[in-house]
Amino acid sequence: MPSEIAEIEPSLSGLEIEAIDLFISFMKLVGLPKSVGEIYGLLFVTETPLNSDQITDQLRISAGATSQGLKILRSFRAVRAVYMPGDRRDHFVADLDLSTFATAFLNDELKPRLESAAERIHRMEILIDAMPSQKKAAAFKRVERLKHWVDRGRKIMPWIQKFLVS
Amino acid sequence: MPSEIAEIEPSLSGLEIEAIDLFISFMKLVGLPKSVGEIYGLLFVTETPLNSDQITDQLRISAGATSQGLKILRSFRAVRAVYMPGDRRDHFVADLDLSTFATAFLNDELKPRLESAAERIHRMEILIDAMPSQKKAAAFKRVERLKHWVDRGRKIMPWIQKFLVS
DNA sequence: TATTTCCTTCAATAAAAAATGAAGGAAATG
DNA sequence: CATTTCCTTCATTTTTTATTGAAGGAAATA
Repeated sequence: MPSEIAEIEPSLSGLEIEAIDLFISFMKLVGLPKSVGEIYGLLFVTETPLNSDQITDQLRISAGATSQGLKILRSFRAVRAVYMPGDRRDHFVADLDLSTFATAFLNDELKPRLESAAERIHRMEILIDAMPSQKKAAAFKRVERLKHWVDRGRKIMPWIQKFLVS
Repeated sequence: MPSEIAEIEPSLSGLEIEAIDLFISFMKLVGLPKSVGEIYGLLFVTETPLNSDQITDQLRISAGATSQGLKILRSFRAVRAVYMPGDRRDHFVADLDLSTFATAFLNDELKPRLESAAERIHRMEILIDAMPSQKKAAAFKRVERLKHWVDRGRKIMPWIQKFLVS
């Protein structure tokens, strides 16, 4: 609800509010906290690099939340620090190329899960081997199904990346 | 060990535990509660249709959680009720074709977000039009970037579906 | 070397989300 | 038509997750 933010932080422009809202929604989709969406949204529409105090003040969140949020965003390469002559504070800009973010997300979140699923399926196959042969066939069929989908997930990943980068 | 008593003490097999764990992890990725992963995982490896009491007992969750979980899973077409002659209780089986689930997820979660993002971008463009022309160009550039990514998201959706279904 | 500034970390608190369990509705059963 | 069974809903409780704010470390500055 944009009006809620508008009431709390009158110094944010309508444009900033729309962008922040958009990214809050997007970050929630990928399971990241609201504050991360706020920070990325603000940086996305702000031309000049911002330091953590400016982010903290504009969004009215704590310094700790800003620090944590920037850490997460840097880990996804969604944000980077730029050098500002004559100012020792870190200043941050958003990487406008969202494919960087998407790639990092796929590698950090989806890929490890698919790997561990593959390991788990392997363990399942061993368990099935030890089952009475009557039940074996049905169990095997289902696990093969699962294996098929995990394989498919692994195959589609680089494909999505290629599509996004192009 | 008399078989009547064996039924009273429900315990999950190693295979079931692996499957349930796998789906808990997967459901968390897509932002669904643990219980939904538990239920789907159990149904995925169980050949015979299960009623909600059986699910509740085996997973040791409440009847309410089972009901809610099945509701969610049905809404995604991940699970369906099957008729069991001589038993008025609903019995459920998992749809083994995970592409059904993926399609429902894309349509229910991703698509609406992309639509609302598109609306929001439209509002942003109107706001930019009202800006002093000095700032206009830079703001416009960034919003165009955003628009580009939303468009790309919209384009990739049916493509992912096609890949999953094939 | 002392002081200030900037940033991070983390224990405590607040907020959000999920699970429980009791209540109640609807349909089947006696 | 009363009772039982099955299922759902929802207020409450529990659990999980995010945010705060104070403490402390590191580097720059005086």
